[in-house]
Amino acid sequence: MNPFTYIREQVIAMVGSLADDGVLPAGLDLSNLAVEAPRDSSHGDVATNAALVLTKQAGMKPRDIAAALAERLAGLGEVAAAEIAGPGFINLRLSAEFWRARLGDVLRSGIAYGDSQMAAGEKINIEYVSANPTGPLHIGHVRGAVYGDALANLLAKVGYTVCKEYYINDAGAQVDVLARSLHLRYREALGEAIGDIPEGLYPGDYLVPAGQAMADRDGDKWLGLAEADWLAEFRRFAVSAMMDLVRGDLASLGIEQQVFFSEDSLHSDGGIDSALAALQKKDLIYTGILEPPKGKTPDDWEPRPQTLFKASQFGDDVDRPLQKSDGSWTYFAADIAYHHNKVERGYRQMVDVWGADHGGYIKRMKAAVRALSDDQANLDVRLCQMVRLLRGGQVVRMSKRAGNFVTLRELVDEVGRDVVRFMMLTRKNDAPLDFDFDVAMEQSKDNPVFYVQYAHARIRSVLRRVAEELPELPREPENLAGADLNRLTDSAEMELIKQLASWPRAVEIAALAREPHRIAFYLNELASAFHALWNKGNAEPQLRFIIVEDRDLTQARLALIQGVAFVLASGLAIMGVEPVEAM
RNA sequence: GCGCCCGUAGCUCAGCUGGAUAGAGCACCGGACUUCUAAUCCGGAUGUCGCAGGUUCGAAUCCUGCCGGGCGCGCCA
Repeated sequence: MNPFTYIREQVIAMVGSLADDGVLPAGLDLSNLAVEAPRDSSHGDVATNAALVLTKQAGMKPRDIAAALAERLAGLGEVAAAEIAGPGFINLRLSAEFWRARLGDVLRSGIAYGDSQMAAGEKINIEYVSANPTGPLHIGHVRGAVYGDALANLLAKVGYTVCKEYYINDAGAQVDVLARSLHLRYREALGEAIGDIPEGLYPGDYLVPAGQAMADRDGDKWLGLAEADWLAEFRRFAVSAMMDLVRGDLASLGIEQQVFFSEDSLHSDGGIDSALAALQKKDLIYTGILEPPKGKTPDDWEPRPQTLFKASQFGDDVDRPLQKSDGSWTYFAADIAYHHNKVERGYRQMVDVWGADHGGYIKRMKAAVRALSDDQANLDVRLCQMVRLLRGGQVVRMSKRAGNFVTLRELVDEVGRDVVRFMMLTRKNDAPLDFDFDVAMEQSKDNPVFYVQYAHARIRSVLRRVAEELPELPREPENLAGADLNRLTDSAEMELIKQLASWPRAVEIAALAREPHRIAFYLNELASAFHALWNKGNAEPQLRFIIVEDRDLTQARLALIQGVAFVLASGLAIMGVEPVEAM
């Protein structure tokens, strides 16, 4: 149960009953009525702005409404106290029994605690990574990969049926370059001395095994042929080899997408034609001449008639070209077809995760989706800002030219999957992030991964310990749910329970904002509250979890910490991080 | 020139889609260990929320205009 949602329902019911009794007018708009946790916990457990929201509609003073409402709310079994504060807030203190019952919810649900029906039955498509298939993934791809994957988990947690997708940019000139680079490696594998890799081809050794594989499969059958005769096959082979690399890289981060969609297939299977035909039918395509961008005209600018999409009718600044001067389709045309395909597969909710340098592309893509779906489908584009690597306090410099880009694999091999994933989620996606190797490897509270993991490990440690000291004490979650939770009375224990109870709300808020980093912040706070209680036990031995001479108390406290472990694991699961048993 | 993102404590950043006296961590000072893992915890102070208006019971949050920073701006993907 989400306590805030529950209390909100109660408040709304009470407003209804006041209306029935003629105290308030009927038919009030309650959509802005909020029930939230007050910033200052001394104000109570939950607060509502009901009286403030209704004052204008009801034509009454806020404090008068609050007085009437507070009186009724005080009659609820869950409510221990109702007070009016400030301009007309109603602060509610909920009963200890109500909170303890929430701990029971946690223990019965386990990892599934916090699952929500908010988006039950809705399909959503999320596309992320979509790196060009020209080599292994590097540091620049990691953030989008982790963010997209965690967001997918988060959306699934609130009930969406999620499809995780990767768009393979296997159509452009860069793939020809890749194919030629592979051809060179193929000749090399057949014993030819190729010397230095020529300018303009990909020099990376990751193509060496692919060249060897080509040679092993086909022998010398491609030697001595004109490029036109081998190019297509080398493109296919190279893209397939690179995508195997990419999938391996993603797997090292625990990422597995269901759909890998080929851009090239849109060219060859008529996907572009049918998408553009659909737009044509709506009269959204025409031939025209674009104005040069003001203030920054490219040197080689010349006015040219182009096939344009009327993006400006759907919120974009200008209409956008679909065809290059040589008659081939622009990247945008193919991307329209790709999103058309998603719409045709039934998606009304789509998320694209892009690097921040693609921000200028958002309006036209959203415009295209609106046009294609007659405004029935929504595309949400989330941008990921740059990651800066720090080592020894210094920025790790990288350049494509020098070929010293840190690969995803190197990063994962050095610090581990869980650390990479957690660290990438410690900032809002659209804020720049520093990834500090020194912090990532540190075993202290400065390292948030460590700090949260340590809390989980400590709990597991206590559970192992109690198995030795009180072997016959039932400690399975289902038994703990039946423990006498009334034995939990210390303020630090109650605080911890309240924090657990706010987990379902934290999940929903994070999902609405599509910001999985909020989960990381929540977990840090939960871990902090747990560590505090632990240390309180050091100072006051009667507060320790295991009290050998009081089995009921011990069981109640095991219930509490098992609840904490469940919620930690539940949050880590969204982030794609394994909870550890010991450290 | 235009569009998007950002500007919160000395530093790094949160801020629950408009709530009460704006919060954490780091750094600095002082405390807690024959511990269920001190790899932790407790206490101590700091703000023109970039600036100026507006919207309303109420603004860091929404709107407008400036200032400052990042990214992007036809035939790259």
